[in-house]
Amino acid sequence: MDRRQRKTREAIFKAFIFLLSKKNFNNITVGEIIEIADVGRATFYAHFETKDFLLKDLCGELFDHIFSPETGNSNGNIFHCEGQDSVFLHLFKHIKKNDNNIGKLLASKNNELFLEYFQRGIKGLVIKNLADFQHKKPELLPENFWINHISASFINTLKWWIEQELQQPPELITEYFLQSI
Amino acid sequence: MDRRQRKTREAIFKAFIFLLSKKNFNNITVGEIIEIADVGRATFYAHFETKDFLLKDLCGELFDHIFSPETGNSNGNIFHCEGQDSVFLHLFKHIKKNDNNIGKLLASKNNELFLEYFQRGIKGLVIKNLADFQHKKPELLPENFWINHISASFINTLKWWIEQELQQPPELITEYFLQSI
DNA sequence: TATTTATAGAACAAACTGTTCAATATCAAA
DNA sequence: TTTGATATTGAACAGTTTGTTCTATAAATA
Repeated sequence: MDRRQRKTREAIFKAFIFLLSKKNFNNITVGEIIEIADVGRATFYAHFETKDFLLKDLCGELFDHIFSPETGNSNGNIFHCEGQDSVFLHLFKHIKKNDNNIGKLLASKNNELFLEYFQRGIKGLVIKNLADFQHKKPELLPENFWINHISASFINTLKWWIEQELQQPPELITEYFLQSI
Repeated sequence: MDRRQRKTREAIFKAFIFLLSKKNFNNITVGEIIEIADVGRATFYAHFETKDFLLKDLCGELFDHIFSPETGNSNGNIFHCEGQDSVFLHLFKHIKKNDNNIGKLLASKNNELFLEYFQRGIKGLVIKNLADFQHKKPELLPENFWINHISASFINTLKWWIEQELQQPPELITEYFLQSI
């Protein structure tokens, strides 16, 4: 990708993230974004069809490479971390360290926007690690209900942790998560 | 309340609900609402400050009386139902029967809007019925984490049920919910 | 260097928002 | 039924926001 394009994209994302930390997604205007990003109006629309697509692209940028094991770039990909922590402990650690600003975004006013997207990735993770949970599953429950329940519980644990301002150590949160299911 | 006001309010809510079933909240305009509700623009703004307040009022209309035990009107208040079903089974039954259109709204494109509001009420219910769940709670977990977990699991069960298009009977869903926690 | 591609920035129509006002219709109470 | 209060209408309005189009300029690429 052209360096100019990369710079523009970066600037827009940065401005957008800044605004998301200040106000509601609905109340953010393209005018504000381009003013802070310091790019032309036409440039914005050359990159993003609408504000909604900007959000979608940002989510992709933030989460997709985290969850896809095929990525060549090891930066931020949880599968390339050393140590033998569970993937879930890993995730909690990354969030606490605020890698890629994910922690901040997940704690912002607009966190539902990101949590929803985030949960999809988690679901994939749960499916990959399903064996670890299989012995806990009550027999009555359908498998897809169970998968849903685990990923939702992860997100819910995360939400609770964020409300507590990430005070607890990731290890304890992982314990809470595992105990709750 | 003046009969005229009641009619106007009703018409606006109805139009709004109709539109919510068709498209995204963000893409619904006041112009569309008043056209379908067949009321004047000034009238709309005499009733609701903005579109967001309309949503908030609708949620209040739908859920508040369901969860407040002090209401004089027994219509739709789950505490006034006969029989000795658990409150949770009761709720699932009401949703399946689509009382007050709640079932449809919770299944619409914009269900997150309502589910979020709904969960607040559920949380209150869980606190009231906490004794029933206390023996299931792992000792390690803080009480507010546990309350959060139960209400989130209820909402999550409901979401899953909606995805399955409410095929399962309420009794089975209640079982799933109870087993999952 | 020459060519391709991205950006700036201004100008634009179209749509939407929220307010105002005077005329009209409906209500509730005497 | 009459009266006074109140709600609704419909149009007009300024102020925003959106998404597009255009030309001139700047930066990347080969």
